[in-house]
Amino acid sequence: MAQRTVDESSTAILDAARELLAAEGQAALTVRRIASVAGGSTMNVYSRFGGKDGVVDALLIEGFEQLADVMRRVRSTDRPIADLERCARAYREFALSHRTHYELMFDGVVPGDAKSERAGETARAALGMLVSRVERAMTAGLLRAGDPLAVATIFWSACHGPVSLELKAVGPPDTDWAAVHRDLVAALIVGLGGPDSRAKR
Amino acid sequence: MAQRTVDESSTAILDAARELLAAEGQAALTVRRIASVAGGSTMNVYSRFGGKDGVVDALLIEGFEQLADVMRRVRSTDRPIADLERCARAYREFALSHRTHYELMFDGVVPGDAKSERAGETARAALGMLVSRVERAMTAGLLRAGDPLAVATIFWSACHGPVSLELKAVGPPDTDWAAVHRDLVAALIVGLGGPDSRAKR
DNA sequence: ACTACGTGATAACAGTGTTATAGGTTGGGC
DNA sequence: GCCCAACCTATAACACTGTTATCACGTAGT
Repeated sequence: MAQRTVDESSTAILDAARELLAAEGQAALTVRRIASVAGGSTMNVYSRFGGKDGVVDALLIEGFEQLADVMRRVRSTDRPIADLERCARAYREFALSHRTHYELMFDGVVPGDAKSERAGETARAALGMLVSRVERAMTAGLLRAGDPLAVATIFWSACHGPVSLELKAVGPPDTDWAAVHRDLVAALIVGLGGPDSRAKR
Repeated sequence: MAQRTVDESSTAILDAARELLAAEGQAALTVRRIASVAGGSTMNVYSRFGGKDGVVDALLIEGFEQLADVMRRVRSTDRPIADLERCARAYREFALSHRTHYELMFDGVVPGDAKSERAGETARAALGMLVSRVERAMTAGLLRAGDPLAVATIFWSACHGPVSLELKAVGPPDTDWAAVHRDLVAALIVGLGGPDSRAKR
């Protein structure tokens, strides 16, 4: 059999892992199954990626890059608030359409800081997409001035919260999660916008 | 050796599982380790709880009950908004002080609807604590009138979002998660309060 | 007292991640 | 042209996991 190049084997393994994750969830991400679908031996996974964690980490990086792309692809208009709301909708749609990948990224078995530094950077890059949009809204005077990074983190949290609960199916089974997500984001934007509303407190 | 009653063995197993979860996280929740710490054999776990899932489910129920208790213990004053904010703070404190338990409940390996019906009911009971507080705030005119259950779900999502990201350590490492949580809840309450603020949109 | 039943522990099965070991295959130097 | 060395692959082994079957023991009923 013709020996494959390093790149061919690596991409084959990554393709197999991605396919398994999308088809059957992270429980199907097994070294043996990955190697089997990729057409090689289990040792391939260890020589190329250093083990299962390496493959998972590569998938995490891919996922955060995709999430960043989804955010980036939201067109910037002259209405920054509407742009932010479309970002929130795009976030939820990404999570629902790439459900198993999203679960791996946020609800995965990865024990917190077991993620590689590069995966963390990619995640922060996705957050950066939100930061720039928040900045735009702030300079336009449509969000109260403040630390854009902190506000973007708040925004991300508001997007992740309902999506995470929806995927884990907690709460009443007939919950309209799309409405929860939309209303949460809308209320948050109102609460973050305009001249200091906390005076009424 | 004196034969233990069913209750003794069951509580011993549950105690062992709780202890292992608190000490080493859900990765340590192993049938063999649980049985070893409990002082019995692995078969005990299967005869009493029907397997590992049964033990995990019992822990889930315990966790949601504790969460409901934490909410319940937040005193109701004549300032319903401040009560809600204290609920949010109590929620985060529960998640941080029972970190591994919280991860089991929300970020666990439980594949969505693998939770038992009773676990789901307990989770909804915890949500009910929020519903009543939201209702109080609505009748006091401090939150815009609406479906209390939906607003409570929004509130829960806003609490869970930042806590989940904090526990999973996504985002910049120097993030002030306490501030993110507090500001998110504060902005949300502002956005949900008062006479229809969306008119300015 | 003897049987029958149920409860307990032990070991076996299929699977996991990981590591060590043997088997080819390829390339380079003589 | 040949041979050796290095690398890459595949197989099998190890320590685990959840689960199930087997087997012995103690107890209750007759």
